[in-house]
Amino acid sequence: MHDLARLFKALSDESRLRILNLLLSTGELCVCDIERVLDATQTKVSRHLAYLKGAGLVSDRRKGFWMLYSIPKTLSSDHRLILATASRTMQSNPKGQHDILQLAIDISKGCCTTFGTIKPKALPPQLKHLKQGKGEQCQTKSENKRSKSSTPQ
Amino acid sequence: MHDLARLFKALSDESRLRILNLLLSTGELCVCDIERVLDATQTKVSRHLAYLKGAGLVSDRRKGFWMLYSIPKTLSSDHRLILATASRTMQSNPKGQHDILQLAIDISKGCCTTFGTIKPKALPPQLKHLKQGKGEQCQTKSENKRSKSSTPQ
DNA sequence: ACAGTATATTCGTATAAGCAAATATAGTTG
DNA sequence: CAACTATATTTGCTTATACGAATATACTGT
Repeated sequence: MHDLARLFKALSDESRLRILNLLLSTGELCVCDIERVLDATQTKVSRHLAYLKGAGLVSDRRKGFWMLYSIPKTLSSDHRLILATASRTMQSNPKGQHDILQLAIDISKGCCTTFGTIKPKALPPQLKHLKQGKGEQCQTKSENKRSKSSTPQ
Repeated sequence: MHDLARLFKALSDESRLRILNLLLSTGELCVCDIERVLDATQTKVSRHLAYLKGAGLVSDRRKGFWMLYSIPKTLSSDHRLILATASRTMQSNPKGQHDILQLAIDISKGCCTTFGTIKPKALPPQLKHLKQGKGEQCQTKSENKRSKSSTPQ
């Protein structure tokens, strides 16, 4: 029962839920794409991903510069069941829907790294209808960073 | 999504899960019966019940000396769905099963207050097969307390 | 080897959670 | 109203969590 409590603790933070929601709908994402969608700092996203990894709810693999996070195929049946239930709830949640939409926008604008640079062709099932852009007019967190220093955009 | 995170936070403690598991299987229990089954202090059980009540996961009513706690009929569909999923998992969990069994033992020994003093006849559906005793040989937390002072057992 | 990019970790701090022991409250019974 | 029972709350303490800022690490391309 302690394990179950720990699973729920991993699900007890809004940022973590939003991350899981994104990963569940896309299969795999790099950290910077999550940052942009959640409008959160890199530290924050990275820390929550580490937490989720510790709880066994995400796995990662490196691809060049990027760490790609995803939901592991091998989840205990308990975890899978509860995650599926949470997923259903998140899909009917305004913020959950917003995040998926935002990611779709980023993909079509071309500022999504995972489905732009890293995987130019592959698109997750739910986002198949999108065409991907070239990244001209993206409002990324990194751009915000740069606009502070000198060259905006 | 924040609400969903708060729901999961309420489920992120083992004591609270065990309490919910008991309430889900019995319908209604007083605090002292929960104490005995969980082998936990009164303060601890009461605090967690207060937490669950604040999260809207339990409701209470007074019956004489006792406060009877139960799962409210009116739960949001999200809460109901997730609670049902958690319940399934807890029912197949060793500690979850142990607690239900322990409550059954307490009832048959007659040291369960809710299904002894408060409700002499009513038994929850899952425990219908039990006969209720008179409370002679119970090893309650209060007896443990007293055995510290002078009379052991 | 070096500059640059993406991500991870450390540090310092603020807030929340969990606990036991003690005390307070609400209701009952005589 | 006084003694008693069940439960709730306060107090003091310890540990966990969450955060941003700064820094470190891992990898790439030159």
